[in-house]
Amino acid sequence: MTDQPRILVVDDEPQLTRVLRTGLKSRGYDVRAAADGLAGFEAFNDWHPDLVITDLAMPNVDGLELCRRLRAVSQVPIIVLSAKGEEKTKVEALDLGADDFVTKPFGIDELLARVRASLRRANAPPMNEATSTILDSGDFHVDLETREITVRGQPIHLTPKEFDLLVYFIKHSGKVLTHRTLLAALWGGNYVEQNEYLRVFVGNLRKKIEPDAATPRYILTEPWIGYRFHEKAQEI
Amino acid sequence: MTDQPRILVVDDEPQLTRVLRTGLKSRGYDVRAAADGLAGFEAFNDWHPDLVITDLAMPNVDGLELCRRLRAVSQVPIIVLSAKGEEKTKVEALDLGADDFVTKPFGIDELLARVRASLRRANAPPMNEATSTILDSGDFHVDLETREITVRGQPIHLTPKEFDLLVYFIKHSGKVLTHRTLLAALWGGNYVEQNEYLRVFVGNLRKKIEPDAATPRYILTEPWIGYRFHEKAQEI
DNA sequence: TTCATCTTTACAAACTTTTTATGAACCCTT
DNA sequence: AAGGGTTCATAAAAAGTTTGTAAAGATGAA
Repeated sequence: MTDQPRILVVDDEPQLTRVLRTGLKSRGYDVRAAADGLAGFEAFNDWHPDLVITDLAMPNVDGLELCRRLRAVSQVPIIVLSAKGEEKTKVEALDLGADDFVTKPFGIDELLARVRASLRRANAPPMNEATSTILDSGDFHVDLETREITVRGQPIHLTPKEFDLLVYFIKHSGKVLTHRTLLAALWGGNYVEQNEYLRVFVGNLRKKIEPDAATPRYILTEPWIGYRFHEKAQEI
Repeated sequence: MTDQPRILVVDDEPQLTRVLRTGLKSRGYDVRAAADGLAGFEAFNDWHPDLVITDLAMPNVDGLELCRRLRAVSQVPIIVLSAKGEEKTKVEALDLGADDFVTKPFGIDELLARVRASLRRANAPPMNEATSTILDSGDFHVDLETREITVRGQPIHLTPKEFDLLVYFIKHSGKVLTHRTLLAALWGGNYVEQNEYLRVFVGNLRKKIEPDAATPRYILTEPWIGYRFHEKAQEI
């Protein structure tokens, strides 16, 4: 993202494409459009935009498949446009790695806000990844490189999945993470229904990090929703 | 709403119209009147008022039909005036998208207060919805992402349905929400008759957010109609 | 094979939601 | 003003899910 951020719009409705192009250009973005998923993917490969906005319903390669192909080669932020009532598909798109979705009809201002948000997210965090391989947060100290972990100063041994789960928790401290989110992050989009996995792994992790696994102070459960992690033991 | 807010009054009683026009003008509103729904709709289309006040019983196109037609083309706030005992019709009007109702006879001061409230609502919230995951409103602070809620600074724990209910209330502060509307929003269209659900959940929510659940200051009940939520404790 | 890890299964405990019941509050009619 | 009928508030039981946990089976690497 040297100069103006570059945005690729993939949509087969010329009318909507025109509106988007105009709106985005007026805000200083460099915009290119493609009329279907196939053209979109090619445009991505030779233009390397900073963000992709794509419709779901399209001829040739649809939005879902476009997400899949893009995610195979890039972490570029993707915003999916979808008609009302395609809930299932939306979920699928997000699980495939789309960053955000907007339901049609939408206001151009809302879309612009989401574009700003996505670009901001894409720019801020990545620098950390390169520099720091150490997470130091509350009672936890994690070396991502050597995969060593200490809790309250005590070194502990975690299996690979347990390690990934804990790191994910630490990176999202304080937030409620839904079962789907966790499963998608750790097992992939095809396992978002496998709540049993989570139950077992959260249980095992608790045994290793909680002073008393029966009354968790770090990994708190939000019934019917998911889990919430705190880097400092919670009073109850 | 560039200069003075514009208010369209639709009513077939010249006497009432005169009172309203005088009262509203003296508070700095720009007022126009129409004598029936048909004239009202035409006036709306060529004047684009910021708020519509309409009676229910009218010749030609009645208040209900006017609500329907307005909602088909606009989100303008609508305040419905109704004679006592038209409960059913009021409910219908609210379900059609009216924002508030006032039962005749009423004091001009009450009406003015509701006008101010409706105009305030129409201007402030809508921008938030898209971008921010935080609702900050009166005595309530809600983070939709972490699902943390505080009331008057105190953190509280809500079950999923309670959480959804409170969020819905906050997003529609000040408006009368019919039982049907709430049930449809939270339980889905197949449960719009299950008033018992609402009673129980509103009761539980009150226990958690009201200083004294026996005299509610936030979730007020509108007998025979539904509930109305206020983000600041109401004096009674 | 052996070992460590991940997956699957099963069941009791915990929690939320739904259902039921009862008395109070409210509106309308007489 | 009194009575009938409806709705509302509240508590508590019942039902239905989800969660915690242990343990057995499966998988794969050394």
